[in-house]
Amino acid sequence: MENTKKIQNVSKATIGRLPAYHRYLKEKLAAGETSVSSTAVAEELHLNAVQVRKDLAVISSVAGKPKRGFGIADLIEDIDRILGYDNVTDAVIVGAGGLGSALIGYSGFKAYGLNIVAAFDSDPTRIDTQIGGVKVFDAADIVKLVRRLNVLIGIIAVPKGAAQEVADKLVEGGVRAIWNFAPVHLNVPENIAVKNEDMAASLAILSKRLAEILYSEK
Amino acid sequence: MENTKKIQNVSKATIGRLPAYHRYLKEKLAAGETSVSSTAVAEELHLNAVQVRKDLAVISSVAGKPKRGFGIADLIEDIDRILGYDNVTDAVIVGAGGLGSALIGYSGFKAYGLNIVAAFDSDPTRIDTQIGGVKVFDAADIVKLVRRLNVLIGIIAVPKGAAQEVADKLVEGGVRAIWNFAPVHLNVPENIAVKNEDMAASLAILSKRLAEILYSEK
DNA sequence: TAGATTGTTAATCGATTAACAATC
DNA sequence: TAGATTGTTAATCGATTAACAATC
Repeated sequence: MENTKKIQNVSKATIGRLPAYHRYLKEKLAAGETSVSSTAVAEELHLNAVQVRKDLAVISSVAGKPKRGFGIADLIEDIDRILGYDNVTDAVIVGAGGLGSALIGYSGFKAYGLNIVAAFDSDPTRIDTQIGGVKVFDAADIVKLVRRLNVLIGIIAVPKGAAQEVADKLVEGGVRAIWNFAPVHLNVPENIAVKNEDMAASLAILSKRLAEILYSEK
Repeated sequence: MENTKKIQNVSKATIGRLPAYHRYLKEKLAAGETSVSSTAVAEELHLNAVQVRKDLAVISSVAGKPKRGFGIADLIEDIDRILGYDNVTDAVIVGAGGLGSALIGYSGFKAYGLNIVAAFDSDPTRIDTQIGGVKVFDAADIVKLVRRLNVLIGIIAVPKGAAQEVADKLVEGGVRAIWNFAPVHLNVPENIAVKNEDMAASLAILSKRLAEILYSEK
């Protein structure tokens, strides 16, 4: 495997587009097709064809062929490997309320290489229940259990007031990456990866685009 | 109001950071403080101080004062106005399952200027129920009701197979912006704003950072 | 062979960061 | 006055797009 690409060598912008390519390629594969051109992908996803070609060149272990394009099965395999879809990583989620339950119930994560092995909550009526096959533990046991389970990824889906404390516990338990759905900035050591899912930021960007569109029509 | 800034004139990158500034400023205001320096904001949010100063300069109607910094109340007001937090926009949500319910139940949206006035679902057991004070209507009535309610924003929280059809109906009903939580690319007319909440993309970026951190330690 | 499509180099663009003068 | 902090100009960086030669 001389030509194996690693996630670290792929730009953040490209990484962000890979899941969309993956979905598109899966669809085409299911439809019985075997190859695609960057032009076709670009058209479908409303991207620039050169950008797609560059992205695919970076991640593909098999070069595209003029006139034919890229092999769909090859590309899917490459993305699987780069994004780690081919080997699941264990994660825990803290907060088994509305959003937490929705995330646990979202069956898609396993396909993305994420396996939620335990949930935590501090509400006694939730502790020891099961949500979508995942057991809810007492939030007081986060450090102990995370350490025992050797989990690297923690998902935070608690109200903002509790988020920092939860982050501290996850880190103490040995988590190295935090996916944060609470609307707060978390303070964590710098060798811990944090990805904030900031709904307000997303909504702000949507509002801007909407304002631009409405403005352009006046 | 000679100095009123508009959302269209603020860069996408800056817009994305405004909600975080807003939260931080609200906190400081609640703590009784009246002014902040860009250095302080930058330190707390782990951003570059020049970047913060530039962001604030773009959005602030009152210039910062050397030695004192920016007035917190002024900044909050400016962000409120730019992001539209001061006047709510009506929205509908389609899909009242796990994620949809969580989004409806998420009380924070009103503070962000978003008011969910109706939900839709195609599951008969959900139709005519109420979730967090929001009534669930038959998805068959999307076009009619969206048009009657004169709603500009639609939120899609349905399984991926149904998302495109829902988007079509929302657009037909007159929606001008779509916040899409389904993992599919939507095809809509180009004068419709779409913001994809791509969980897989977020997870991919977190995975990349995690891989980098783990790699750097080896 | 002709044409579609790739891969690469150069140009452009937007955003971030550095340097520094202005000022309360 | 001295120093903290702003505001601005220039340099850098990363990502996108344009131009075009290579090739199946």
